[in-house]
Amino acid sequence: MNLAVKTYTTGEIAKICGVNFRTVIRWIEKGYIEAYKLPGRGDNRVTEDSLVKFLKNNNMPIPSEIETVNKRVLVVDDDEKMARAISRTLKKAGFDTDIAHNGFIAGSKLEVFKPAVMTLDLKMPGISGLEVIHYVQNSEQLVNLKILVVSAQDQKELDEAVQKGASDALSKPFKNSELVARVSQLIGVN
Amino acid sequence: MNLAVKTYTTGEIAKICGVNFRTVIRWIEKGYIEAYKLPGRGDNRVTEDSLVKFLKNNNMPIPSEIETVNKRVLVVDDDEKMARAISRTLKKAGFDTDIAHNGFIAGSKLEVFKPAVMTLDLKMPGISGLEVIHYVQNSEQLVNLKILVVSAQDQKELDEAVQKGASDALSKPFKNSELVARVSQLIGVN
DNA sequence: GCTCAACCTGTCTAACCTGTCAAATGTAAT
DNA sequence: ATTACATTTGACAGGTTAGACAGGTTGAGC
Repeated sequence: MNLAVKTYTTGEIAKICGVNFRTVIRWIEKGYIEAYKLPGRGDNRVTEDSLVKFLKNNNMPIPSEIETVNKRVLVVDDDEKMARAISRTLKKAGFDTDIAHNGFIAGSKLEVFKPAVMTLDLKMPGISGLEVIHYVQNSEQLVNLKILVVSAQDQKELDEAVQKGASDALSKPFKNSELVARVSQLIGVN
Repeated sequence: MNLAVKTYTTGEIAKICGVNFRTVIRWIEKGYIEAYKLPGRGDNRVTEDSLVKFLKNNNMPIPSEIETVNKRVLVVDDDEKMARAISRTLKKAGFDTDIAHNGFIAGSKLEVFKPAVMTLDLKMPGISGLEVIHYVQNSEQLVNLKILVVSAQDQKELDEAVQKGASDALSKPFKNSELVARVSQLIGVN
């Protein structure tokens, strides 16, 4: 259990943003940066999430120390062999992977594992790939998640998936190098 | 019956609040945080209630792990009518509900909505209720989640679900009062 | 190109809160 | 007993706040 949350003071943020800490306080007062106050004198504290959100909103450079490059990929496929094959290939390429064999586990792990990319088999029993895409599209938590459809279905279905919101599609069978290339591109763009 | 009351030391609170433990001690001295002292050296202990009260008073982020009264129920059923009926009944009884029509959404909402109880239809297309129970049992994030199986299957199946880890089981059709009673009991015990 | 107002930012101050350090002491595990 | 670790306390250095004021930037109007 990790309860600790990294927080930043106005002084630290001032250095990160290259401005005076007085200015940071004003940004907080105006609501540009989300912060909470300590009981004593009312010192401001900003969580890492809030800071990153602020920096992104304003296209400000994010220091590498606090930018957690997310190289996690969740492999969703009910075919265990296929899932392991994909996972192995991606692991070799330096990605951090996890596997979900059904929709329930996929949904759960999306929130816990927090992958940057999900490879999705369109045709899984009891669950429609398009439904999953639609759900992700409309979920606030998952706006940054990229979906790479991996399916044996014909090109028309793949195109539809991309049109409905998947980031990319790959038809089975595929070359491992092609898989790695697609995932790399999706994560690189991020 | 659970007699133990979770308490926090100054060091733990310091991590949660992102400050030095010396500061936490000063907050206690000034009465910002309600605490009691151990007989030996006078170590401070803060109950979970006191800590949450303090965090709320100061608009500080509350770690989800220590969230207190949780009256949220996630209704998992692919039959939309049935799901809405269950949800409506529980809402009337004062619970906070959300609905998931398939396994994927269920898994996802479990992590976001963080319910205390999940009502689970055993027989959903493409996903085995027992599989879900097994997954929840082995998930660190979901140890406190209670599962109330709601199903039209025969008693043998219900018994098996309970034996495999469900907290309780209710056979369809059921009386609304019975549903509320079961959920209330599961949440009350918590 | 110029002026002006509006606004944001940097600097300074006093007050005081917070972090750090060290030594002492209690607690838990071996 | 002995060890390792967490907590307390005091003292001190350093950081943070709010207000006031000066300097700099921006954009509109001429």
